[in-house]
Amino acid sequence: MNCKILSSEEKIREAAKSVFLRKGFSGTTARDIAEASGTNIALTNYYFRSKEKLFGEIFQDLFSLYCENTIRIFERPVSLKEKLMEMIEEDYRLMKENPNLVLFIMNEIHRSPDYPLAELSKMRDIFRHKLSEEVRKEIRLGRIRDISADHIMPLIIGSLQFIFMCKSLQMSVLDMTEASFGEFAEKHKDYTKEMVISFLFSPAHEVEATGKNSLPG
Amino acid sequence: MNCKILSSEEKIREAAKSVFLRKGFSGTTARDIAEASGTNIALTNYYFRSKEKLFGEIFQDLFSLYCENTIRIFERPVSLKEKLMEMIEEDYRLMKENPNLVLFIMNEIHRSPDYPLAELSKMRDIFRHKLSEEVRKEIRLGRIRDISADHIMPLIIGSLQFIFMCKSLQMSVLDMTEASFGEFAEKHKDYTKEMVISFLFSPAHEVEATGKNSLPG
DNA sequence: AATCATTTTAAACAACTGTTTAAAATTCTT
DNA sequence: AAGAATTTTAAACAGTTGTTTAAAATGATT
Repeated sequence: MNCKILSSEEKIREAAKSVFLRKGFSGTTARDIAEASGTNIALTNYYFRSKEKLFGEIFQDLFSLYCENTIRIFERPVSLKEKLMEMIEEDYRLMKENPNLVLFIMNEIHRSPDYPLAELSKMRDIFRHKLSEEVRKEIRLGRIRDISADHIMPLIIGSLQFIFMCKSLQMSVLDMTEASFGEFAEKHKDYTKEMVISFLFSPAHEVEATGKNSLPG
Repeated sequence: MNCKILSSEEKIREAAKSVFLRKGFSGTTARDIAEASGTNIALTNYYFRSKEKLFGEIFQDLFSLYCENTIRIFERPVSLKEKLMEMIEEDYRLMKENPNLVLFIMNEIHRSPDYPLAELSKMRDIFRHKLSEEVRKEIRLGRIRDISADHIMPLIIGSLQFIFMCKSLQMSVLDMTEASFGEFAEKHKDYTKEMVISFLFSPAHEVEATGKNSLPG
């Protein structure tokens, strides 16, 4: 596929990325990486000093990949609705290519929550300010139901990312092959879009907007 | 809280459950369990023969716990709508009490997908037959939008279970405390219920039901 | 109280972990 | 082609891993 001549450093990095994604940090041994890269154990530490350092680089990259869509899309000057729909499409494409990216990331952040990640501040800014402001404006204009901005992203990407995190169980319970899971995921993406539209943008909310918020608490 | 006199076997099992839930199988050492239980390493193997056997028992229990709600609720003779709403409520309660149950289970099933689990066949039956039949009936009666049964559960529980799987990241990005995450989760549960109702049960689908299915593919 | 089985412990075990060493092979520079 | 710098390797390192051993402590039975 790609250029076939890779430096040892690149071979190790790619192999490590693949193994870490599959088995996580604590499930992966230095020898796993050496074997997968076709090199030996010492070379890993020659280039990356330690397993932890190598993991750190890769985790950074993969977290960037995870945030990429969000950051790019929310910088574009299009309507909120377009942004959300594009988020779903792009998120779907990302997970199709990296089926266990989300499970891996959530796991590792759970394992060490204080890991310093470059994109965190940018993500914070998007969620706490940009998106929040945009949502308030749309609500004011009556184009969207009354909803706290914090809940929008989980509602939108949650249901889609969820089926990839549950992929193994899902496939087992519904007797799926890789192919049929692929079809399932694409359909689910479309359902998710429909659901989000019907919930957030359906004119039904305008009725409620005149009365009280229908949420308890 | 509970009765304070536990046998060593119970102390070890409870400690192991707690540590496994937090750090997963490969992140947990026999010495972690010994320390957490206030006993020593040899006693773990005296009662459970091996780390893997101990983990097996606990994983079975926790997977049962995860399936419990679904199995119980889908045996009740109430309407589909009531079942789905109760699913969300019960699922929320379960995750409130075991915040990293889902992440743990998905992880371990991902690590060894062929693990023999007692509830799998029951879950298969529910999803592939009972729920499927019920959904078809509701669609025929025009009480629910036209949707494949396989997608209903992920749509319903996905968005809620998702925020617990992403808890660490969520808390970090939105600068949450445990308390504010709790509030957030409860609100999200309510949003999820609203969204599901508006998507599945809103009378809007009756318009579409006369025409073609709006889903591409 | 003596004998038994059961439970607990400290210490050791071999296998595996991440890492380092020092020598060999290779590439680059002159 | 000779020498220097870089890359690769095999072997070993100390520390940790899951597991076992064998002796001690405890409890039950007679």
